[in-house]
Amino acid sequence: MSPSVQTSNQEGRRVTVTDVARAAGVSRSTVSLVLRNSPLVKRETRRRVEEAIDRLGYVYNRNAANLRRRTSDMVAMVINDLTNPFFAELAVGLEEALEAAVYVSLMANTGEDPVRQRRVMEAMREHGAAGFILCPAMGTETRLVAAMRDWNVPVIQAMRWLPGVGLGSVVPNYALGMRMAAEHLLALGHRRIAFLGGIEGNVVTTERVRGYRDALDGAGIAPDPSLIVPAAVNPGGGIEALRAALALERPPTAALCFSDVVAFGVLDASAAAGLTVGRDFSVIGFDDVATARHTLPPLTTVAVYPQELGRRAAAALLRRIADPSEPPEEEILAPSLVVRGTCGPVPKEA
Amino acid sequence: MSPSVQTSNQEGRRVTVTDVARAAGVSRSTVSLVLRNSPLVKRETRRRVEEAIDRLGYVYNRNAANLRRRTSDMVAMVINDLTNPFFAELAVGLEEALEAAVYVSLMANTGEDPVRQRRVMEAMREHGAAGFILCPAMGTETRLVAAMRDWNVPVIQAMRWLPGVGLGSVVPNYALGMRMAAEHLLALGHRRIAFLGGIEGNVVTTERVRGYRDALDGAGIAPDPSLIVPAAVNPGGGIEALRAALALERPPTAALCFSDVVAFGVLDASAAAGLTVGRDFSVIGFDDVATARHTLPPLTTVAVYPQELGRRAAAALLRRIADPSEPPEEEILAPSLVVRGTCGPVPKEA
DNA sequence: GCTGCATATAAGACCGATCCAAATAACAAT
DNA sequence: ATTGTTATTTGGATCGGTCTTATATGCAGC
Repeated sequence: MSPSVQTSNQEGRRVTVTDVARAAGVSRSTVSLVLRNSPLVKRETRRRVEEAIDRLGYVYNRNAANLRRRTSDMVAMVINDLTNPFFAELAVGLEEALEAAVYVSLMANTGEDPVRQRRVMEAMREHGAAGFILCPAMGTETRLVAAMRDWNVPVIQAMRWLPGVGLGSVVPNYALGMRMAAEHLLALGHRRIAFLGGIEGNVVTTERVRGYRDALDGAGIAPDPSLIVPAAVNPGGGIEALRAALALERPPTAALCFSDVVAFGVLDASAAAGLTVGRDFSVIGFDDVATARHTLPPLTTVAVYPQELGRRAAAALLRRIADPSEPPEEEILAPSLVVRGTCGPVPKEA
Repeated sequence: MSPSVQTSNQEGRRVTVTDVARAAGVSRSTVSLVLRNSPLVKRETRRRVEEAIDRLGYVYNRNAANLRRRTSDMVAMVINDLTNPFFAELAVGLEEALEAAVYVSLMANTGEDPVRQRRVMEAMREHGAAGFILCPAMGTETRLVAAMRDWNVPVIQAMRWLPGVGLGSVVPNYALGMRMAAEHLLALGHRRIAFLGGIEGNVVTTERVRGYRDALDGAGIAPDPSLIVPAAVNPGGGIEALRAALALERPPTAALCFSDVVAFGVLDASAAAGLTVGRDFSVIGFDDVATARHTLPPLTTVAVYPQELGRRAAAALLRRIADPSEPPEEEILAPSLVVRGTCGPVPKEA
């Protein structure tokens, strides 16, 4: 870029195609053709126009172009909680795929607030977003879905979803993941397995608990409701939940945690209770966040690859944008169990 | 929202002010006035227009309005690495403040890639972003700054900055933070203090090392270059760095870590080396990420409040947008030392 | 009834691009 | 030179709003 670029014409206004046209001695139409790399323009003319563009420091106005073309190259990402590394990774995957497809991302963090969620979605709609990636806030009313359908714009739900819906979605198979984790513990001989953390009523919790129940069921073990201890999804919740579980008449020998962050609390609380994790007590997390491999001992957990999921969700949205008539897809990605050091066989005398 | 909203007129096109005007029996101008809540329109007329808006399911087109008004309500956030919770929190603070000010956020994650950074910034510029929040990728050429100045659009650098620059910035006082941490160790009697992790040449590393050196200087301790061990900014880097430091002829009794994630590795490696952290060896992190309070023992660290910093950066940008003639500000926020359990007095025989 | 002055609404250009149809240039063939 | 064809270029309407400048209406005062 030369040091003498202008960026605004003599009247102090933005440089436009008209200015470029005048400078290059051609019409606006020709400049427009050059901008879009049309093969129609003669080589010499293109050169002159490009020279003028450089000299004047012209900047293409995508909004104006989108207005005229009735198109949009903006996608809306509505994320419940970027503070959670898990969703941050999702966002990274999304943005990466969108950027690669030459879309620009409008991003909003709702902080699990449905009111704010509604507000930002409306703003993004008014900006003409070509589609939405939605990670719905807890407590989102199902009315929103109906509204979205009226909006007549492609939506893909990622990671989470609103119950009973026809919008597209790309989500992990939470139930399967938890079942795999539970089966791992069952194979090690555990029979009293607790489920710690998660918020009752929440879809994701429901799914994970379902996987846990299915596994016990498959092993012919009668479910014990007292072993399911809902708690806040953070280390504090894990600490509380483990205390509650250990206080039971017949305490568990292993715990499936709603998520890794809950597991972190469970690890701390286990140590505090004098239990050596991996020997006296077994723990499995969920998510496989970056720090999971650095706990002591390293956390056995279920990986769901949020970044990859983000890329897939973006791809699904782009497909819907390209062809809105296709029915929405529901993509369910298989998780995998990552065995590290927090599980062991049932202790002899327990 | 009624179940019979249209969102597109009879020709299948977007509903516009013209459609609303026709339906309400008024002119486009009047509809426009209603949309902007002008006191000029008569109560009864406003009612009729609003009724038509509802009935037709009209959606305001902010891009068209911005085009005509030569304004923009979009702000560009260019973040180096959202995968890092520290920067994710920054993004959350930024977005929150921008949303509150009725701006919409264009977001891009550069993944520390200057080429991608350049590309997304150009795209955002073409979209007419009113301003930029930049968290520059490592290896950003200083030429970018010169270019940004030519772009003639407000920029605030957050958390990181390019050396020797006149763009605005809102950053933590890294040097002060590290000095406070070092002085804490000095007060506990430590004399051989290592600085672990960080990448040489990087501004942030330079600043943190400077704070460390200043503290030693103030205590009259001659610097020992072998105690400064650069390493990757992740737990693995911490593990390596601590091993290297402990292998020295006269090993340190305490370590300042470039960041919390480095400290996590250092904690693991300490335990592996048979050292009880807080008694045999002292460790201090930097950043105060959410998990810092859940290590064993809980990590003493320096808090820089990224979310609050994000809000301040957004505020600074909005001020510049409101009045671009004001010279750019350089805001430097004071960090604070959070004392938890990883530091103790110098062990007797060391 | 007429003037004066608000109050309320409307007409038409305009923001910065693209689209379409039509005009012109270039060049070969007659 | 004339015509036909193809290769380039252009004028002017248009996207969906807002702006500026009129115009219509209402009502007080004379």
